[in-house]
Amino acid sequence: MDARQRFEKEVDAAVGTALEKIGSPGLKFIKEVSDMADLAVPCFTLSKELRAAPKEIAERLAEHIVPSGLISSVNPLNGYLNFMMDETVLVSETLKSILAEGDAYGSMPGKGIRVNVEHTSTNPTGPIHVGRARNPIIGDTLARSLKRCGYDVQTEYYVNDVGKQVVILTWGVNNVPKGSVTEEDRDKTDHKLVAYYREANKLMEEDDGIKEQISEMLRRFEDGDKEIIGSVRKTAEAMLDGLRETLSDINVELDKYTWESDFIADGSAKDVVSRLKGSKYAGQTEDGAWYLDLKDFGIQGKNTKFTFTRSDGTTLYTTRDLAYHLDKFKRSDKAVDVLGEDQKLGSKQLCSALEILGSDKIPEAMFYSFVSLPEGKMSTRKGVVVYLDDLIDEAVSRAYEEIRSRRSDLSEEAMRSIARKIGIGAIRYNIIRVHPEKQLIFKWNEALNFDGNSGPYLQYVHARACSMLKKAEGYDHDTDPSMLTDEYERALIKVLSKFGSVIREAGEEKRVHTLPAYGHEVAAAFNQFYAAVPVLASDENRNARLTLVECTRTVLRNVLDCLGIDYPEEM
RNA sequence: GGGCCCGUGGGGUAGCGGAUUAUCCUUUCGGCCUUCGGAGCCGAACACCCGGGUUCGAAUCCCGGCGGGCCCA
Repeated sequence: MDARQRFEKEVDAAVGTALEKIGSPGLKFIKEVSDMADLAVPCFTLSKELRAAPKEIAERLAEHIVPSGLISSVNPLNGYLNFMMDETVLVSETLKSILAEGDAYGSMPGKGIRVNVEHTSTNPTGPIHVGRARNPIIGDTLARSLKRCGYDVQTEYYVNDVGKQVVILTWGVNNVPKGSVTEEDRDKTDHKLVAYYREANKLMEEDDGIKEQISEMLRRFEDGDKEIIGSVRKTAEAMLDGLRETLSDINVELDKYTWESDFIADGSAKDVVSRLKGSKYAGQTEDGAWYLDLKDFGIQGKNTKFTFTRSDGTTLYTTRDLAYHLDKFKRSDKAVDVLGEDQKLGSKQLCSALEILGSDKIPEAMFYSFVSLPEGKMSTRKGVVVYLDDLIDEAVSRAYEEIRSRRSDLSEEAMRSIARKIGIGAIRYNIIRVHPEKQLIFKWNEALNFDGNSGPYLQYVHARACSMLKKAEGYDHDTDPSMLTDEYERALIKVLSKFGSVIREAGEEKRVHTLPAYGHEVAAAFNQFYAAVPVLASDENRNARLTLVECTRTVLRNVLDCLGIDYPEEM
């Protein structure tokens, strides 16, 4: 437990006993952080039960609390009971634990709980475009946060190699003559193949014969035709190679890839069907399709019918998804699905159906809104897209220009490598900084922001700290609070001490967008300290200040790592 | 037609029941450069979609509009 958590416990205890002393033991109260106090207890909530003005309550409670331990002062003000934390303890304890824990500072000990994070899972029919780029970045950041919260995390991509879209793609790849379409000018399989997908879609609309060919292929696929299934799988694998390359470029590596077709092949999807048919919620339409009626499961209006077989008895996407989730829960204690907002209803239905199947576990979902273009929605089929690969290229090349203009001393190789880290950092930071459910309109100049609230701003502060520590050429650690009394030093240390609770919020509450805000807070506090206080040139404070610089660097590294952003030592 | 999500300075964004000053970035204007890396620091300007209600207190909760996104038939 860090100093801040202990402080919170002490406040709990102090208020608890004070309430006892004024004759109202066990009353519930709220705590909040504010500018006026390290922790404040608003007494408005207590005023009804105590039949007194909040102001009086705060004053009476204060009389019964003697500052001790980490509590340095208690003050009633405007109906609030304000607690201040003992700064000297905060300073030394925070710095000591950062030095002792290093990369693990802010992390919690292992819980022994397995969490599966399913993310990305985009249809392998085209390159990843920025409309969906939130998915891997949110998923990966969440996975990293959960690891730091002490969970055993496995990340997983559910590959949709069943259904109309991949069949259309496969038909295109196998039947559209090579020379008849212009492949995109990028040497990656996903970019090469997408042209055939587009062409196949176009031909299908224009030519009923081709439409029939594709339908026939789909029928054979669903009848279990090994040749077709193999061909589709092969095409999807090729496409996926390209997607993986892109993911790897933005520091996203998934632990496991699971293929949808496997749940048809091993019979588990059929098994789900027969189990659902036996449930009391099951019914059949006139043409023979099976559904569950979910009106008892909080699903409103006309959406209560959840179809799980077609009239010919074949399974649907959602049926296979059920089999998949049952399989997932054999391997994990908890599951989180990162999904586009269009999946909201489907996800709710999935959860209800899992309940009906008697599953004791239900996945948690995290939704995000799509990123659109100023002119509207992106579409792979129509070619109205900005590819993630193009965004990466642009970000990296702008970062490269920036470095070249200010660091002529670096080798070409070093500049290229650093430019990658900065460009990727800018992209990941920009996407993760906004609340996932808020809709975003993609604008180049906003996506490529390098100043202020940006990834490069944090990276820059990290590099600056590294440079100072290098120049220092040796110093001893000093965590003596009397050596760090400047207001900027104190403010910075306070920020550093909050890291644990930020990680907790990002992981446990799945509020990953708080991470970049916190990183910015650290960087800004460091810049203020840097501008106000000399470090290398100071005398008796030198060791302590360098220790603070080192600790800031450690926390920044941890934040950036959690965001999946590299932290070059120079830039 | 029904359901879910979103609406905060010129642009973007945090806060989602609390304190006289609503966060941060960008922009505009003004200041800091003989200082450890100026991708920086300091200051100023500018905002809670509209109308009701609940509450000691509403950007935050409820109801009704309006605008945008998504889903279902």
